[in-house]
Amino acid sequence: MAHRDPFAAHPVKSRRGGPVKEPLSREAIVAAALDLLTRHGLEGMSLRRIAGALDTGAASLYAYVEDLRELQALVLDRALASVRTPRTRGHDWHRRLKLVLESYFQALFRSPGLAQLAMATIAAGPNALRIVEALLELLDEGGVEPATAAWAVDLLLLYATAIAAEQSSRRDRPDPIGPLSRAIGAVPAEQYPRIHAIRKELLSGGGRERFAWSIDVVLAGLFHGSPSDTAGGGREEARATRGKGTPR
Amino acid sequence: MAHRDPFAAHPVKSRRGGPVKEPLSREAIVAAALDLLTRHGLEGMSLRRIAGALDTGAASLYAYVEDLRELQALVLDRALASVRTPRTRGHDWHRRLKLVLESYFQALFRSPGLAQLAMATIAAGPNALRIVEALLELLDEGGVEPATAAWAVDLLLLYATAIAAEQSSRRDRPDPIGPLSRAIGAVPAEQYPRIHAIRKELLSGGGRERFAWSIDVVLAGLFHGSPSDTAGGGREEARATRGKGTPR
DNA sequence: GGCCCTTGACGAACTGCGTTCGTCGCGATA
DNA sequence: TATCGCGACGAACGCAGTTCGTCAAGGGCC
Repeated sequence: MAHRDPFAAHPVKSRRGGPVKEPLSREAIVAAALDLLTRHGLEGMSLRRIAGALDTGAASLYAYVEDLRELQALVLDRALASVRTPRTRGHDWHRRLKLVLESYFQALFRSPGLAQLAMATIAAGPNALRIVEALLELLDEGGVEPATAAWAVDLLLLYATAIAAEQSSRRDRPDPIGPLSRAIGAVPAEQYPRIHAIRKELLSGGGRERFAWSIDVVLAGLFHGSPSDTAGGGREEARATRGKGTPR
Repeated sequence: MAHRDPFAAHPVKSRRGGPVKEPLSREAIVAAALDLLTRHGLEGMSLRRIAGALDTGAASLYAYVEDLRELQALVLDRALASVRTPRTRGHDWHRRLKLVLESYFQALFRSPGLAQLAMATIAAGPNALRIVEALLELLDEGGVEPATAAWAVDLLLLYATAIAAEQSSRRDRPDPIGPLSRAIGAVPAEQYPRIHAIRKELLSGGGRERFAWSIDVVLAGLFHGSPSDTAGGGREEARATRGKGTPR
């Protein structure tokens, strides 16, 4: 019981005052792991390889880390440290919101395995919280009411993560044609006429481009349908930003 | 070489006409795998356990399946067979679009590991194509131009998949408090005031509820180009539903 | 100053994974 | 009936995460 907080300082119990045998420490382990993740992908970040990079055995890591899962969470949060969350308040909150999300996306997109890791891990480290807090603040600035903002943050982050995962996994096979490109490109025109017709567009667009477009769509959807809205068509959409049915 | 199509009929080379030793077949393998996936999650679907369920050794599966990855793709597509894509054309295309997506979401949400699998695998089987084709048709009915629809389908499916993955992984730990709930619930109010204030809303809402809300947001955004009417200057956002800059 | 004992480091081993290989035996052909 | 092609699969390989028991270093105590 009493699950300790994995992100707590965990003071590296002074080992009776002696130096720790220089290299081994929580910091060093996470750093080595992130390096392996960046250079060799998620599969390449195994406990044995991390230990090998630190000139020790895998068992030694268990003194500093509960679990592979905990280590993965630490690595993810460390990577999220590079996400910038500007503190300035100003009129262009919309632009700043996109910058935060783009920074988040870039952090995940940078190393191949990171986005996959983010999809598998529930990010609740200090940096993840900092990002969520910043997004909530920006949405509040934009006039989104808190209950909506809560779900919107989830939507935006989840989507940024998912795109990063998809795009960075696709990026790794740029050379010939990926398995997806092959399947889409060879789709029979008579059975799937629409897919066949726009198969080029389905595959087009780099990660950033696609990401930016999608974020715009989501943001547009968040603001459209506000109580006094312009378009006539949406009676269902109107619920989107308003009621959403009180959380039970 | 000449990568064979994993989804092709693959006629189970007649084995000189004799019966195959009844249970073993591509169909039986995929069915057993899907069953294990549903009952024991993604980790529980190992080649050895699948083989065990079929009273044979893991090596035997390689006669019918190239790879674990191929088997996973087959399992995913088989599960997607339950997604309904109505053929009727009518006036309420919007409602039908949501039904297709909801059906897709339900299929993934039903078994814990399936959504995770869908995030890791690139779905390009016949059922995935059928769904994409149906969505393209519905968006076309709704007047979305093809180039936009291509990206929109990706957006919608990716998001439905991501929510299913997140929600179904969260569902598995309903009993005490999941690790996320613990982290969110215990967030320090002074450091993260906004998270603290709405921590209940961050965690509220079941999978379906959350999913339906998000789809509405995305659809609203698709049809209502600019979020800028409510907020400050948005000149970039106008591209969302219109130009998006021609795919290179 | 020397002994002891706490405590962290880590080699070895356990289970289980995906995958490969070489043998075996069934059953159709001649 | 004898042959033999070919699918089935036991055994083994390398690698994974994790655990356990040993070992040595180093401070505290007499």
